[in-house]
Amino acid sequence: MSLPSGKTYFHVDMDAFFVSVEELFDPGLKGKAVVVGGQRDERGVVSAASYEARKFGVHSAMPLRTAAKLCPQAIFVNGHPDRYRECSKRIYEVLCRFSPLVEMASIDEAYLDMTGTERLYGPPLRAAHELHQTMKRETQMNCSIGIAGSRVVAKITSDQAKPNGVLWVVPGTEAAFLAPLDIRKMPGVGKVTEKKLHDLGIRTIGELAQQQDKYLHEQLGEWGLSLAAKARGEDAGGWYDTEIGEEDGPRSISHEHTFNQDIAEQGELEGMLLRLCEMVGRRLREHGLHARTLHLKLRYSDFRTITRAHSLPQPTQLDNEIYREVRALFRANWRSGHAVRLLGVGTANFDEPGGQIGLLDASTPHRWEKALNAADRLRDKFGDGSVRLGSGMRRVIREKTHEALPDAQGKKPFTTKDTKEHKGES
DNA sequence: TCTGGGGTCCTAGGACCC
DNA sequence: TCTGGGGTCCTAGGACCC
Repeated sequence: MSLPSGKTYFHVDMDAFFVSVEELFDPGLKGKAVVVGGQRDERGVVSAASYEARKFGVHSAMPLRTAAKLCPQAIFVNGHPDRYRECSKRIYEVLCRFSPLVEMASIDEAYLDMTGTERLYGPPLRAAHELHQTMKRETQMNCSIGIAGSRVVAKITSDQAKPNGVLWVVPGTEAAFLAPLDIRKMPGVGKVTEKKLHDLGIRTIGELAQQQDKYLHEQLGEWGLSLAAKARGEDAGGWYDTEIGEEDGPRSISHEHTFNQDIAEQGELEGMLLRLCEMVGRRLREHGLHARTLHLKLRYSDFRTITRAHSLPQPTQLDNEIYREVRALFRANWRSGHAVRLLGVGTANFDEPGGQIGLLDASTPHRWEKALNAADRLRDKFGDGSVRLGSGMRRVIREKTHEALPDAQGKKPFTTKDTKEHKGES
């Protein structure tokens, strides 16, 4: 089936992005087997692997220890999210020169609506080569570019173009291009859906595209229909129904932490919860967001994972309010004494602040907002470990909940200290 | 193999309302 | 009496992506 959309989309995807960034900081890594994500004996998974490491079967999401066995000579590098964000910004700036309609889909990939840019940049292939060269010149990094009349096809195409390539699916040839590809190449088809489709005898995108809608709906529900539409090369369902370039801001903000060793001690667990709440609160204030729903995530040693949520009548962005609710969820749901592998704190359901706050209470949140913003600025200046919730705040929390707080390691309120504590843990 | 951290979206059941 | 249907919100879990 052809796509008479008349649109032209680019999907730009950086090659081995995290590895490329690390190479900028340490050119000695170039041409070697590199694994980004942590050290070889740590709990954790591979965030990115260089093409040399991939030759040994190493790929992202693989446990670090497995990667070390497959490729013992690999160099293991800790991730540096701040570096990646900075480079991502530079990439975005380059892309914006080629189209006013740019949307970053993640830290290292973007969609460009290139419709109608022919007069400026010439035909799509020429524009893509120009973009490809500019990217290399300005960022010292390789990217791959997929060009097509829909975003799904552009995304699949950039993957086929890797590494360091440009590929254009000429309008009208979408079906022929997609048909032979493995079903796993479809965005949205992971391990589980792959198995389901295999059980139905569907192995290629072409076979999926040919299915009757009625049959797919019976087998996979509503979601199966948009999947089939995508297999036919049509942007359908969820984000694909929106326009490019009108980003909405985040829908949730969360932080989680996996312990190096499982923890069963309540004080230690609640101490970590407090830290996570502080990090989440800070991000909320950075974005100017107030959350109505708070989530606790808890993973036990055996990997059994639960999430528990609670919605507030009024949205909040304050550490102490978040902590109070999350700790209550924790105490109500943690099976006391059972060792915990991971804790997480999340916020969602963002809403405007205010509403019908009781007059008596109105001044208190405001004061805390000021204090926390001051703390945020100190953290900007001296680093994340420089400010902890002080005894003053702990007292307030205790007054409100009539419960004791975990030992806060004798830190003074709002004082600076060494920034080592939190380094290398992210 | 022994399984991160940050997200998005979907499903499904129950409560509640009209 | 034995029984509706739809809409929205909330919660829990899970698939998937980078």
